[in-house]
Amino acid sequence: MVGLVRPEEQLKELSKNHVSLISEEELLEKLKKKRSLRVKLGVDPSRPDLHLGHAVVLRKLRLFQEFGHQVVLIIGDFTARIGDPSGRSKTRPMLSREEAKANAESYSKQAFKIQNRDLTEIRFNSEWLDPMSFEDVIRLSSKYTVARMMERHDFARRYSENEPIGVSEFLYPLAQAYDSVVVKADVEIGGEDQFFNLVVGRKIQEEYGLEAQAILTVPLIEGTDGKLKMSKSYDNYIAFEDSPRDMFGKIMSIPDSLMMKYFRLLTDKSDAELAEYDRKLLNNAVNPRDIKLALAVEITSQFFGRETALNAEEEFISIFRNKELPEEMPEIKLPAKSISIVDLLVSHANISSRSEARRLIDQGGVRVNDEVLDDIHSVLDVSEGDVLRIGKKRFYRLVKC
RNA sequence: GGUAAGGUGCCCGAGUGGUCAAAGGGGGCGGACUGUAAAUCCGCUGGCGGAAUGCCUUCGGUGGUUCAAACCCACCCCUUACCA
Repeated sequence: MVGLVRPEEQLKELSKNHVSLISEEELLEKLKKKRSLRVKLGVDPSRPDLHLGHAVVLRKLRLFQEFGHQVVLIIGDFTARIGDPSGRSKTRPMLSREEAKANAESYSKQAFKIQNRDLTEIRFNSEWLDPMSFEDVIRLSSKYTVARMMERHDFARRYSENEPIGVSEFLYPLAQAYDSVVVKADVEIGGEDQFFNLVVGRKIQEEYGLEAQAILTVPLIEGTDGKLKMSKSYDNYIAFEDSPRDMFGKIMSIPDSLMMKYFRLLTDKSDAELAEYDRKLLNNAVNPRDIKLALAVEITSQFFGRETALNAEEEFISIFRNKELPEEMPEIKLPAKSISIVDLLVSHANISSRSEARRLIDQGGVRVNDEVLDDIHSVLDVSEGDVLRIGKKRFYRLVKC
């Protein structure tokens, strides 16, 4: 289908669900002018675990590829090596060159679950940022003004609330913008939180005598808690590398209010199908749970195939509706035949301290073979195949070794 | 360089000499209810310990005063604002 779809058609599809697009006219112009646009996405290699939040943008890139365009994946290894731009998170690791490379590999391996490998060019921004001299940096920074930097909401807010803003933070958008200059991006895409940086890219490209890139931002999605944007640091994420069962279960645990957003941004359902779901939900014609099951099947299929997704659904229903045990659970191998329950939790079940273990037991959150163990002094005589359950979701099978 | 306000537990934030492992909220965890939804309710939320009116670690850092310090003093580090 390369090059066969009319630019107007492409525009219509590409601009679906966008948050901002600068501008429709420009993008259409570019689509008319070139068969294959260079579409840039910058990625942070310090967090190589992709989750459904990334999927939104990656799906959009794949759509570009389906129309024959070229994706340029910029691995921000330079940035990752320097560390956190805002200084907010002191724990963010500074990556060595090797780590960045390894992470980039794992990133692209995951990204290719959605993207077309053949139409993807991968570049590391250290390639051109490393050799820059201080003079180069000053020249680059002279192309932008403080007033324009302060247009970024985050800066404006922090400034007015007397929070620190490092001068270096002004340099990061410039570095990212310079990436666009080097790779001659026609379009840059990102999450809606990237809007400011992408705009800087336009301006800087023009300063270097290039045509400004069109920019397209897509919505961020909320994570499993339904409130905060999906992110590893909030622990509300659904990862590409989650097991099918986990992925399925996590999707089932999102609030109902998020379902349709996930459907729109993470599946290929047509507008008509979505309208039908909406209608059913509105009329209470279905249990919302059943729509959510369909959503979970839909998304899980994209990563693991339909059959595996359907198995995950079956298992989900058997565990949570029929209260049966999962087919597979992590095993805990125990040498001794009796062990105190507190010891067991701490040494084998990932419970962080003895106090934490006691708390769980006291509160009736620990069961062996469906029997609540609420005495913290319990000593267990393990029989092969006993099932330890912590809370609602954590299951372990006990085996002897 | 000067002046002023700040730095408290995962986060926000109260506390200004003992009753402070530190109010309150958020988040998280466990339980009830349910559709592993939302809302709601109850409980827990530094570590060690069978338990204690027990011990250890924690209120930016280091030292000091005191029987006793998150709180008082000294010096230092960091943030912000205004001034130069």
